[in-house]
Amino acid sequence: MSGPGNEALRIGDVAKLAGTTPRTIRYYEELGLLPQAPERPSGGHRLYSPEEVERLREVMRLKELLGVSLQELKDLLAAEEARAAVRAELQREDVHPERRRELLLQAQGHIDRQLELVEHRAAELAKLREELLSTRGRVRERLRELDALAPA
Amino acid sequence: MSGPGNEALRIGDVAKLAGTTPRTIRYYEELGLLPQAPERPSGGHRLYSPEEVERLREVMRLKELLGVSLQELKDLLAAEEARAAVRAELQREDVHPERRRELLLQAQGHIDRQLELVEHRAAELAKLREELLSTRGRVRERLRELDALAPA
DNA sequence: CCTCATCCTTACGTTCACGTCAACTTCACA
DNA sequence: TGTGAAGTTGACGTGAACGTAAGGATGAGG
Repeated sequence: MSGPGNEALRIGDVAKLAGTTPRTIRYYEELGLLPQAPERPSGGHRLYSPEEVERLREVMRLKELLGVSLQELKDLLAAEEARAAVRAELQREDVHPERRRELLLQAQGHIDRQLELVEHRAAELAKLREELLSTRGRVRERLRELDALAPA
Repeated sequence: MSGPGNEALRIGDVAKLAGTTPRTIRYYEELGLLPQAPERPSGGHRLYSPEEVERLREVMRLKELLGVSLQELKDLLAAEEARAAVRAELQREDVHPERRRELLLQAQGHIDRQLELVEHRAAELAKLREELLSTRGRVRERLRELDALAPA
C-alpha cells in the first residue's frame, strides 16, 4: 500500500514545495506559527505530511496578503488552530449541544476577525484601484483627443 | 493676504499631519521617495506645502496597501514623479503633438504598471475573502441546525 | 559499510525601516 | 535680545525576518 497522502516529506522537500527555505520553516516553528511536530522518530529529523505543506503555504499567503507581522499572524492563526481543534471535537457525536454551540460561536468569532481584516484591506485596495482606473481613463481620453486632431 | 494653500509647514507639522515622524520623512527623502526640496531659504530647515503632505500620505498608503519595499515603491513612484513632470509639460500649449503623445503613452504605461500590481493583490484578497465567507456560512448553518434542535 | 547529501542546533551576520542620541544651529516669541 | 522648542547632520542602536557558517549527527543509495 503506497497510495498517495502518506508520504513523509523532509524539511528540504517542504521548503521547495512551498517556495521557501528550511531556515524559514524552522523559524516559523520556533515562533509557533507552525506546530512543533513533536514526532521525531528515532533521528531528530522533522517529518511533514502534505497537509503541513498546505498549512505552510497558507501562512505564507496570509503574511503576503495581510501584510501583518509574524506575531500578529500567529494570533490570527491561533484562531485557525482553535478551529482545527474545534472541528476535531465537533466530529464526535457525543458532545453536549451547549458545548457545541460554544465551540461554533468561538469559531465564528475567529473567522469574523480575519474577515474584518481582509475586508478592510480589500476595500482600501478597491478604492485605490478605482482611482487608478479613473486616472487612466483621463489619460486615454487625452490620447483620443490627440488622435482626432493629428492622427498617426 | 493669508489665504489658504500657501502655508509653509515644518517637518514636525508634516509628520503629525501624516501620522508619522520627522525621521521617517528625512529617511524617505534620502531614499528618493520624496523630492529633496532643494529650497532651504537661508536657514537649513525643510519647508513643505500641503501638497507635499498629500504626497507623503500617498506614499504611506501605497506602502501599506501594496506591501512592497521602499525601493520598489520608489520605482513605482518614479512613475508618478514622471507623471507630475508630464502634467507640467502638458499644461503648456506649445508642445509638439508628437511629444504630447509620447508623454501620454508614457504616463499610461506607468499607470498600467501600478494597476497591474493593485489588481493582482485585489484579486488575491477577494479570493481569500470568498473562502472566509464560505467557511463562515458553513459555521452559521451548523449553528442554525443546533438552534432548531435545542433552542436557547 | 561507506559516503555524501541532508538534517540538527547554536550562534553570529545581514538587510530593511526606521528610533535614538549627540552636538550644534535656527526659529518663534516674550 | 535671550531662551526654549524644533530643526540639522552624522552616527550608532534596534526589532523583525530571515541568511549563513560551524560542528556534528542521520539517512538513503551504491
